Amino acid sequence: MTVAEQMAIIKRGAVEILVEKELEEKLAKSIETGTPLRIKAGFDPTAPDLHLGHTVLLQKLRQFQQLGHEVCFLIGDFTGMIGDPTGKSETRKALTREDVLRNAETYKEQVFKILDPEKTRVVFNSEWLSAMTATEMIGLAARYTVARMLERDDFGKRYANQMPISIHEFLYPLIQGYDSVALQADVELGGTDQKFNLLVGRELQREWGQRPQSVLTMPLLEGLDGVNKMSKSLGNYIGINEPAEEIFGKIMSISDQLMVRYYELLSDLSLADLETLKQDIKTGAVHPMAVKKQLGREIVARYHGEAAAVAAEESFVSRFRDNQIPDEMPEYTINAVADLAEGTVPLFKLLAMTGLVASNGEGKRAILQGGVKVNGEKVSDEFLELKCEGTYILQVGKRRFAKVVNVAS
RNA sequence: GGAGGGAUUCCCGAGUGGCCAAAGGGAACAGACUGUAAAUCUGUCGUCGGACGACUUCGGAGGUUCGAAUCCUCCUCCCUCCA
Repeated sequence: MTVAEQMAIIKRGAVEILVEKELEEKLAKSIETGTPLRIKAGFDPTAPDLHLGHTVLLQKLRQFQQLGHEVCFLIGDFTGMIGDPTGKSETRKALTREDVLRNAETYKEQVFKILDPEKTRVVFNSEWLSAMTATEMIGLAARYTVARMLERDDFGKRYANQMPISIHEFLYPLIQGYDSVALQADVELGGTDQKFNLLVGRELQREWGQRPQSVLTMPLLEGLDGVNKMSKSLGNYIGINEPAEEIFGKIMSISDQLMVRYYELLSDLSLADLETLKQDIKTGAVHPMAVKKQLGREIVARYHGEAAAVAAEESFVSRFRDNQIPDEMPEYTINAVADLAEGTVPLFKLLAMTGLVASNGEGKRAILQGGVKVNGEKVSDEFLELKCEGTYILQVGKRRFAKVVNVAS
């Protein structure tokens, strides 16, 4: 593949490539010598649950692999054990060696749903960082100045606003940059929030007499709310290990605007096809919902296979368009004698017992608001008593279901 | 080492002795409208078996008071400034 062809693939979805010309030169040389480029991307070992936000970067890495390059999947175990400078200054509990290794395993399991294991080198930065002496560490720190550190946007702002910045936060970009030196990376990928750190890598490599890595930044994927970046702590994420129906449902719940964004960052659809799709939505040639379903299928298929994707869509349609009760739901068994003194049980209590609502009071409120159905029938009496016999299908809102089986013994 | 500011219910944030289960906003949840869209509107949003009432909550532990998120003492943690 020619340099131009490779560049076209590489550039898709990327926010910035620094410096483009350098990357082209590297690609040319790679073709000429038959040596793959070494692509680096670092990951924090603290959060082993990958979500679609992570996959934006991973898919870009995969594209590099498909172009024949070598990916260095760096697990920042050393840095993870220290804590990272998110600015939130929430002290993270230190991870033990065992934690890190276990997380790394979970990582691999998920990452290789996207990356090609054959072309991936998994490395831990503790490998070279643990061996560093204090002298070397200070030597590293001496290569950078405070003024340059303050160029980083969040540092600068915090400093200006008299917010605290810990010293180790300054060390963080240096260490990350040093990783690039240790790996002799040709290219490093990261989210746009990583730009500064990635550039420090360039500086340090130059200091160590290496050719500075090219830097490619990818956009941060917005979460389900469409505002904040996708993150586990905000709860606005779609995990790649979630059940097919869950992923499909979550995708269907995003706004049309966000859907376009997800297409751009997550879909394998060619740019030309995507453009057509956008036009068709605009002119009304296709229904936005149909387009969204297509996206849902594509994503579900990626992690669960084609069959699961089709099934997820069918289940979704029957559940929400046709208002069918889902086939599978959590089941609870109530022992009439042990759990309930009387022959009946108040519905609100049953709701709380099954975990559909958090408390009895919330159960009553939900009933009062018309959000509760028993066996498909809407309930309006908040003090409704149910007999302890047979089976009940309970529903709160549109998506929470539970089946209660009474055991009268 | 010195001086000052702060810790409130999921988050932000009001509240300086009773009218405080605690304003307002956000998030969340339910309903209407829909395409489970989004936006909008309405309602709910500490717990307790029934709208009374009781209990728990305002960093922690004590205390003052008929009564404390509010006052006092000690403690913990965070921040800022000066050096």
